[in-house]
Amino acid sequence: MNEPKPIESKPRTRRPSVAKTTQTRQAIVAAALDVFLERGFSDARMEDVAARAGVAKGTVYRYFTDKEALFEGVLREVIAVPLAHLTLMSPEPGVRLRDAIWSVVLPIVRDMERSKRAPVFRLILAESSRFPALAIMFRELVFDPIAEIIRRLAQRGVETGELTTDALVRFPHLMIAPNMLAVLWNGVFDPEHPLDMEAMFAAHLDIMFGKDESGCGPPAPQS
Amino acid sequence: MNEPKPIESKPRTRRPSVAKTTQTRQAIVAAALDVFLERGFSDARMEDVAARAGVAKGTVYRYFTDKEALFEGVLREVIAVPLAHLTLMSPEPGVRLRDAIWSVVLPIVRDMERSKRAPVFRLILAESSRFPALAIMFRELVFDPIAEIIRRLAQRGVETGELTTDALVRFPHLMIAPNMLAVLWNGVFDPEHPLDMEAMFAAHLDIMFGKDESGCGPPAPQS
DNA sequence: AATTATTATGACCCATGGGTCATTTTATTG
DNA sequence: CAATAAAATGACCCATGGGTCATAATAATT
Repeated sequence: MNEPKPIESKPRTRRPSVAKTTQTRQAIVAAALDVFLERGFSDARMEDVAARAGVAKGTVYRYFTDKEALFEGVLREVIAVPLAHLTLMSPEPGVRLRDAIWSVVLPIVRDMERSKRAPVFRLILAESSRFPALAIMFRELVFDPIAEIIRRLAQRGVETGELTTDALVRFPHLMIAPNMLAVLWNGVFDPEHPLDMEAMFAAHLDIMFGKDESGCGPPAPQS
Repeated sequence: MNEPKPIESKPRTRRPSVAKTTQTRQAIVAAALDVFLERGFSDARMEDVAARAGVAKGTVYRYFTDKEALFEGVLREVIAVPLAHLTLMSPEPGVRLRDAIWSVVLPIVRDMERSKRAPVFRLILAESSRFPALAIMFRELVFDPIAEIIRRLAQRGVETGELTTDALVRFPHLMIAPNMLAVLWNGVFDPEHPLDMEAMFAAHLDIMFGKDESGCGPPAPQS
């Protein structure tokens, strides 16, 4: 039963605990995101983060070395997660260009309105001078993939003659711009009279491809 | 020579000094703008502002009651000044819609690149949660006038048949969006590979109105 | 239950920087 | 030049909040 105790110095045992800590970490991350979104980096207080996570201040420092690490860590997690399902979307042949673009961009628009992505985007923008790497990461993981899809679609559009210019191939960003504007408009410049992002995007397509006749636009644009 | 001194209590004299103080004030405003642009509101130090203005810290407080007043005051001045020459621009009949838009928006694009307006815009964006009034002021004084001009032009375009939709009438913002994106792109998301704002705007018009055939586009879009 | 490594705690330390004000400097007037 | 009011100064005060660490609570192992 009892094996010979090796003379004493056996370091007894070591237990790396388990799920509890990751649970705590998640609470901290979630709390930190909320606090940073509300106050921005400089005005966010570590005590507030701890309080909202239901832990003491010192605990936060067991998971993140300092405030900057907390900010970067939290936002990296938020940025990295999403949009994965979109990146692989490839242009299905046979679909009209307008419809293809619509079906690619619409989910992004919809999700933008009902998630934290818009506020996160504005936060990254606000703190970009202190955390330039985050802004670049956001571009690489969010903007660039979308732009690349648009570019491919545009390229096909040029080949099929649906587009008379390669302008959209050279500047796929043009397809993203209206949404970017709407996010800032609704969150910053005129929250009282928010733009209907979906309607605006449909309008954009109307201008580019002519008034839509099929059934893929919104049911009936608002007043 | 000497008139009878009125028994003493004559308040002697009072001199509201003159140009020197406004000069000092201007130095403070200019310094503050630079510091705020570099560090943002929270990280800007009043001592830095004073130092860069060539005055002592206490002096700043003779012109602005506190840090927030300084920030608001400085940015109000910056926002309020410009664009006056654009607001009155009215659509000249007989010009093609595309050319009219081009000639309205191009000066804005050009000035954006060589002035502090782009960084100021980004600063206002960054501090918009602490100073929402500034963002709204910026919209009212900068965005709204431009949007109104676009709307008028678009309205005329609908009437002359140059536009087949009223989409641009309903969302004149669509014309501003590409520039907004470019400002953020070049300042935040990819300063290493800045977008050519002028070329991108031309591309946008190409998409909306078809490839330009006249001579109003840029000489030759870059590679 | 006893042991001990791991995790959590929150009182505490202290650098930072906003804001003050008694004093000094400047400049205007008689 | 003397008098004095306005402007400028910078040493100082002190609230704030990031970060630390001795101690306590927790839970895995025997």
